[in-house]
Amino acid sequence: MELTARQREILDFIEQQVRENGLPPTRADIVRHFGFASPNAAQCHLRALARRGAIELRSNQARGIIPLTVRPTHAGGLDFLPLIGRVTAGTPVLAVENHEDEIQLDRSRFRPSPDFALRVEGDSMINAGILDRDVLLVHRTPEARSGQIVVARLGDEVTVKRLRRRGRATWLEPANDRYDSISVTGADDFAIEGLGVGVIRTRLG
Amino acid sequence: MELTARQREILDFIEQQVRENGLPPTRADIVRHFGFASPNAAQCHLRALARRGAIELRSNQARGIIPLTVRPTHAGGLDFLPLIGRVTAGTPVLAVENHEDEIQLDRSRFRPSPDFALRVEGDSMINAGILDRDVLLVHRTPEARSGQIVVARLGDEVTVKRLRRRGRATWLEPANDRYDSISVTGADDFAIEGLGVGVIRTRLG
DNA sequence: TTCAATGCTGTTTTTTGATACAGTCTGGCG
DNA sequence: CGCCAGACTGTATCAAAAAACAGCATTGAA
Repeated sequence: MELTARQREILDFIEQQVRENGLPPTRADIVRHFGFASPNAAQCHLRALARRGAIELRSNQARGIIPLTVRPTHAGGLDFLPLIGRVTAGTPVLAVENHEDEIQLDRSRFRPSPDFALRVEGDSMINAGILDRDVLLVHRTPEARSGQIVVARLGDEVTVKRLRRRGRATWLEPANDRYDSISVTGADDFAIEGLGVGVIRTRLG
Repeated sequence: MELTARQREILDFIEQQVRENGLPPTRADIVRHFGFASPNAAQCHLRALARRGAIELRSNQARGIIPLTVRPTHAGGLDFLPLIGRVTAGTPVLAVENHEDEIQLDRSRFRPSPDFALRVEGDSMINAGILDRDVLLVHRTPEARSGQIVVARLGDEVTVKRLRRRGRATWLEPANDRYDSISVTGADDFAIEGLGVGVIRTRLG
């Protein structure tokens, strides 16, 4: 069902408010903007928009006007990956409390495809082009070959390093001369959490 | 100033609400979620968070809690950017024949938002964490400040370099000791095609 | 012409939501 | 030990907001 010109204006206003203010308008905001004399004018338009599926109206909720065109949940066929920020010592990497955000991307561009994202802290991998605050995309797997960049857990610490193996020996190698390799012994509580498959940097120096 | 553990929880809840409901919570929502007996508990936490700059509190506005860490609502705006591969000598950068692919991403994560993507060739920017075959996201603008990473055209050549200006002088500086800076004179056919705003790497060594 | 839908005015009621004030308890710090 | 900040309880007030009820003037299609 099509919107009338007037309804289009109302919807545009709502979307503009969400973009510019970060919050949907109230009925009173709509009244002020269009010069209505009654909040009911706004209410009727909102009901019409809701009937046509242009917005979701939540009853008895302040500003419960959700434009369905910009709903995060209705965004294309792209996938959301949890973005893990600071990893709390002792909790599993993927624990909910570590979720900092979600990022939306086309997983199929990466091989193998990423399962979660990790905000890298520190500069121990700068020679591999992974800088402080970069987002590392990680494929969840316990298996990795020597030379690959992995997310590894040693005790309570989770780090991003290059995995090295020779014979029986395993160590984690930073890509920065100012750091030393970490040697892993059979006695350590060591696990590979995943394999680095990509990097996203959202700000450049 | 650092957040206390409890304040961190409150902030996480607010951010989660924004992501999942599309709206920030009310004081009452916070009270329900944490089992508080009084809205004032929530209010005090919010004030503390605002004092520390974690949120913006809008007085006398329902749900006027704006988490400053999370971008408000833009999550739905997934866009396709043209990916420019090898730039043909002499043609405009954005000419159709240069389009190698399209990449789909959430432009709102980058500031300013990118208009096209460029496959970087060569290692002249490795010290800036931009490697051979990386995808550079570019905001189309002729303006850039000294120190920023730009996509510049000198005659028929398009390159990614760090822009340097001092007084009248302009030069393009690689981030790799094995390359020399390129000095730009007024006589050159020089133009800034855009500003680097992000990097995507789809394969790691 | 009659019906339904749009686009309003005007009024009222109820709920939601923000915020202020007065306290309590706890743990860390000098 | 006293003091302060953080983390609350409990109460209260008032403005903001949602929503219901009752109308009315157009317009356009059955």
